[in-house]
Amino acid sequence: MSKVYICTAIPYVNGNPHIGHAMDYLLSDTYARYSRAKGEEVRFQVGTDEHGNKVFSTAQKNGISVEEYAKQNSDKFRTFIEELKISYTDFIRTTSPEHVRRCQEIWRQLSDHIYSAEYDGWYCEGCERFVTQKEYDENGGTCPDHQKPYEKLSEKNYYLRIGDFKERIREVIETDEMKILPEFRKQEMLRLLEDAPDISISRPKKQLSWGVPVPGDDDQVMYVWVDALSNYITVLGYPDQDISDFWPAAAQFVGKDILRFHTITWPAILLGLGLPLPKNVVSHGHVLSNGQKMSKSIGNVIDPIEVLGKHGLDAFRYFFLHHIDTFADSDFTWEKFENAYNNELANDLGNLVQRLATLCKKNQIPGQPAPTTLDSTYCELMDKFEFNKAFDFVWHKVQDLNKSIDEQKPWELAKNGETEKLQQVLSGLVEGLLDVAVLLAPFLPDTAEKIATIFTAPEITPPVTPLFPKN
RNA sequence: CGCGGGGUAGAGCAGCCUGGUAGCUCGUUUGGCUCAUAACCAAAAGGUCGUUGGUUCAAAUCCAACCCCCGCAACCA
Repeated sequence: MSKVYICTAIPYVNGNPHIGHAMDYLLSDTYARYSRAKGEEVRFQVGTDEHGNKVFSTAQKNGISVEEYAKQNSDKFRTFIEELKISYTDFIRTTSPEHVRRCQEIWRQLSDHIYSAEYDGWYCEGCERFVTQKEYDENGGTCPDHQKPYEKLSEKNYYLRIGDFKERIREVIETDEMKILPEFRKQEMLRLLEDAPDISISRPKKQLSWGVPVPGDDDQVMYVWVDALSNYITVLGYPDQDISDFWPAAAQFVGKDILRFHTITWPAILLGLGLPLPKNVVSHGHVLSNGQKMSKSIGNVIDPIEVLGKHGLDAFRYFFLHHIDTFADSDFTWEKFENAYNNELANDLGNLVQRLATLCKKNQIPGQPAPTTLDSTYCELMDKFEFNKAFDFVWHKVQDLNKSIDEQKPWELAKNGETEKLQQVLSGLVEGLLDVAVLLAPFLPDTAEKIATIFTAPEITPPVTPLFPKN
């Protein structure tokens, strides 16, 4: 049995879980379940990124300790992940003592590639932060919130020397040793890599207090990268334990917006540690709402909990895994969601289960064992992470079964007393549906389970309430 | 000239790499069936494949120019 490690980006806990996080989880979970179906041993990481100023200041505003605030928000994500029935094996918090300690050890191991330098920029005393040149220009050199001119300020930062690894990173991307999916993102990343600057990886403590202290420098705290990215290996026990059973990851799932950090910064860290790079980095698009980016100011944000509440988990998983493109941006609307539920889940699949179970019961057709093999076309698509295409393939099988029932007219066979033919036909259909259930399992685990239960039972009985009831 | 993606039936997409009867899902219309959640099945209507020009016996597909949308560039997945 081979071992497979699957990683998801860890969300920053200064907000509530939204649709985008769900995409990370659904895609990785589908891959995890598929891998298990192939007989692989899966380790599956999820977690939360909890350091940084935003978390710190929001906690202060709310009048609670930063530890407590981080925990509360981390728990929100954990609950969300549980609600989606994500089959993770490891949950990491970047504030956990083990992670903090391991992170510091990683920093030490990277020291040959770290240097300190002065960072110059425009700073607002009121905001306690630097602004970009662009922001400076737009605001005419004065902070709009504090009505005070930005001042030129210089501070010490540690930097990670990306240049040490550029050549090698280009090589692994070009050769697909670290494969970036989809292909067009790979091109984008190669382009970005060309002029990727060294990365600032620390801040003075007076500016950023809520974070991992830089080892050997009491005045500096790690800024996001080494802290957050290293979670993928600290959760496995690195550097205390040998992680070679599971590392390199078979797949890391990330949103397109943070792909660059996973194809440049993260590989640089790994190369600095002498570790192999993830085999696949899969970048998904963003979910649009009515064709537009979701944003609070437009007011078109879709709340995943609300979608979840509408028709349950599998309807949620169905829509986002089948109708949302695995790699590109695509649109969610309530109308599309309702149509998918009614036409596809209820009419195509739910009704198929109902009619076939009824036919079997009337004609006393017994259940049969579930198949164990996976269709090869399906596997090809799944192995390429083309989940929505694989789902489409499964759905055509559902439609074919409906067709097949109409063509073979088992009710006529029953009427004419052609018992033997009837049994043969219905058994064939049951076999087909069980086949579908197996392929469906990575996407809709509960539904697949229900179908299997019905059609492997000694006596097939239609469910009392249909699988996807219509209102 | 910043980088990238895209413009194919009412909607969403595939086909383009490796030119040769334009395909899928939803929607619409009509017909059929009755096992089933008024579900299912079949058939039909509907496209000058963004524009212009080029290459070719032949272009959605290759080449050139142009127009239009979108994303990133800027710590919203």
